[in-house]
Amino acid sequence: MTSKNAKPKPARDAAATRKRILKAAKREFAMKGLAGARVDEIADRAEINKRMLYVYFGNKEDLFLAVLEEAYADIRNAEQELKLGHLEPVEALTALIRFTWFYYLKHPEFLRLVNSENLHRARHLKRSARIKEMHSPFVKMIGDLLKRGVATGVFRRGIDPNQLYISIAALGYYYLTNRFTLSVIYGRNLGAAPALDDRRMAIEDMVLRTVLKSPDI
Amino acid sequence: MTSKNAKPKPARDAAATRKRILKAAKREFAMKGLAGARVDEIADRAEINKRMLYVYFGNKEDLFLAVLEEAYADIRNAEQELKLGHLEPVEALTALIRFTWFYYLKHPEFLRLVNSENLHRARHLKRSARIKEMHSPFVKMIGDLLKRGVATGVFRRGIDPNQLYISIAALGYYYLTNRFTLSVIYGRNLGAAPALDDRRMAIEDMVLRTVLKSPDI
Amino acid sequence: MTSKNAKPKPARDAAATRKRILKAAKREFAMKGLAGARVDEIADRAEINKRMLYVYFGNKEDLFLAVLEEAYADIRNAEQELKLGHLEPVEALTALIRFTWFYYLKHPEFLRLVNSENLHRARHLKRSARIKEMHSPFVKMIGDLLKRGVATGVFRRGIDPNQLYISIAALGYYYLTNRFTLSVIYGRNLGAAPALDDRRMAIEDMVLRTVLKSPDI
Amino acid sequence: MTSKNAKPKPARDAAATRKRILKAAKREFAMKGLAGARVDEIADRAEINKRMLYVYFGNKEDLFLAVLEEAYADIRNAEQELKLGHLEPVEALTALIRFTWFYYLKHPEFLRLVNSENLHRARHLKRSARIKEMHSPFVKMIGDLLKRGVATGVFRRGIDPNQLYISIAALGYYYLTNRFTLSVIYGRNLGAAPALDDRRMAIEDMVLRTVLKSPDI
DNA sequence: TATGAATGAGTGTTCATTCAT
DNA sequence: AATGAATGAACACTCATTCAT
Repeated sequence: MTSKNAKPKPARDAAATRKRILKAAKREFAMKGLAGARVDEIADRAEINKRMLYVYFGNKEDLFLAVLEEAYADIRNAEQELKLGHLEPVEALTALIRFTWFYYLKHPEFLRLVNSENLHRARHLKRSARIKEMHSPFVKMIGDLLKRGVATGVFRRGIDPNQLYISIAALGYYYLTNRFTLSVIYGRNLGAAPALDDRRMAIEDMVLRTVLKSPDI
Repeated sequence: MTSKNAKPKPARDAAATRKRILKAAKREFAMKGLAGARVDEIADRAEINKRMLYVYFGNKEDLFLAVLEEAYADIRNAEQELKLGHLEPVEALTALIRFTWFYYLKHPEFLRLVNSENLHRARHLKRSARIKEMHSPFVKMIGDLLKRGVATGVFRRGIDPNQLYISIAALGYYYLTNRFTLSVIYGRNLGAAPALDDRRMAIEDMVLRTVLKSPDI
Repeated sequence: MTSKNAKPKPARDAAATRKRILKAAKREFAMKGLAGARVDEIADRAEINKRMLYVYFGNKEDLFLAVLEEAYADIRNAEQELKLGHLEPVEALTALIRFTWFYYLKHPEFLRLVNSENLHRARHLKRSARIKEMHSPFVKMIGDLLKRGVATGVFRRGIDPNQLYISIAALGYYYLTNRFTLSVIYGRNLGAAPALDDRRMAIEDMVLRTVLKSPDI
Repeated sequence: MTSKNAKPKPARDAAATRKRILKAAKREFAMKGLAGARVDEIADRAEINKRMLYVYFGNKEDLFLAVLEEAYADIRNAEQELKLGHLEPVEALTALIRFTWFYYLKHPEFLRLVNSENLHRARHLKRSARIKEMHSPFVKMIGDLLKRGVATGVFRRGIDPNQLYISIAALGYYYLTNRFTLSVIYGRNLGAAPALDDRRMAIEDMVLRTVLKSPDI
């Protein structure tokens, strides 16, 4: 008997086909950007007829948006799983910094996709309703975390939660995306394991010094 | 007589032709990236025959490298002009942070070019001799600045100058390049003047808190 | 119980399904021609599965022929209803001219379908048995009309009934199908109501002058 | 020596290339209409690289307009050569009727192109400045001809010159473009030489009867 | 040094038709 | 009888680069 669960290519299973297209598209868009990505390549990798891609997603740009939405959903979901609300403020902040670093490190495709979208001035994301609703609990979470820290006396007052998260993201994102030119400039491989570890510690140090009332680190 | 100073298009002036090509190419590469840039568009804007572009620069990728080298030279030269060595350490550091922010803000093409190059894993820059030699005084300058601050007792010990500069760059670069998706996520225009000012202050605050011995800000 | 009279989509009613397909196809073929018509669009409009279209009509070209046959049947039936045999020759001829003009005016899809078929050199119609049999009474009718007029002394002798009908059709068809380019050439909108009326009168005048023994118009 | 006049493909001669493209395009558009025409086929027939087609004409639709403009220019130029102003009114009118018929007969591509353009509601022609200016002397010529005939007492008063020319065109155009379906309906080949001659005479008769004061034909 | 003409491989997208259920 | 999934060939248009003068 031919099993429906055969991994490579379950015939006539719309949901599975959709998923295969999304997966292949994420890979291709991350590797080559929106313009550089090849629809043919996506179709080949997804083992579908190119036509299906248009049936399921409309066109290349809409497919890109779908990929982007999924990528944002993935990181926000993973963040939720940290249950930062159940941790002490300092622990929670440290956990968030580390999570962000390691998520960026392990998901370079997320960085590339976000990068691509910004090169297009968020043209696609602006049209997305999902994105906005997906981020309101996230924004609230950071705000709550800071408030709790201030309340327990460990965090300074007056820190803008948005600026803080942007900084946490920035310190990791920039290093990881720009480590290639930086490696040329500094004449050493900033992508090597020890260098990566150094960077992570530098980030933790910088953020905590900024937030903690008395950073006796 | 044909004047060398005739602005629009001095015939048969190799240096001027080269400059016009570089200027047009910088614009085009910054706007559309390496793959998206059009050789025809560059030639049209530079008011030269497309063939000349190949005579002067070999091919599209070599032209991209030339543009990139010039862009790096420009920012490093502007940095040199700050004469940070003549300022007190704290003033010098503040000046560097501000310079970096405003340079990024006023030269989005620099950010785009660096971004493009990193998408290609610094493939072009690696082949460049100019880049490396151009950065050694820059790296030294940051190191000297930190040492002076430590010596005068205003900066903490043990700060890695490379990490520090990367952080200064990161905090501005990430915000400016990613402000489009961030604006969608936060539901407000992070590119507006007040938001830009808020960000600059947040960056200064964060860096100084990290470096200063007792940040009584 | 499922009613046969349910308007929107009576399930499993072969005759009704066939009609819905034909109606949607007529619209689509008239609007976009044979090549331009989209099978998907026809299926969507007919609210049927695309596959059914092939079950009922074989393929796109056979469907086109079915549409065409129906369109010819419609105009010939409407003509029969004029009962020209019951009118005086002059009245009958005038009625035929007016009918032809207004039918063309109110059924642009008929003109478009005939036009499409001629672009294909009547490839489909040639295979149709229905068309030939459907036209023999029509041809006879025009002939009889002329004979009666000659017999009663109002029409000239020697008029070829086929040429006459072709002229009647031509004078209206050409104006209506080509009014777009003609409007550009003459610099005014030949599709406006007054222009349409002018044209109708010019046609009646021309045909009657050609047929009547002494056209004291 | 290699001659520049070598017919098949004079290399690097822009004007000749342009002409070859136009010629091939006219053929292809006439045969298959705007949508049905294949850019590849045009390029192959013109023995050019497809890219040149876009360099010279922008895109398929602009090429279509260029073809259309040329086709109109050709017939209007040929009409001018009749020097109708130098003939007696009746002779001139007869010459115009015959010319129109034979031009349509010998240039089926003109009929097809005009037909295509009307299927698109003269979308392209509306954008053309050339067309309008090219037709004002033509419109004037027909008007003058009628006036002269009225002045010399051979033509009736009150004939609208535009309606008259439209009728002359209609009587030939409709027959020639629709002779395929008409042949099926009448059961004989209306494209055969004797049938064509019959039609031409019927047209001349009809037009003259309409215009002449006392048509003693 | 400089030019305008030319190329060929490749892009995203579309479509009538058939398959599997 | 009816459906949703799938196909493969084609289409208009683009691009970096080279040729001929």
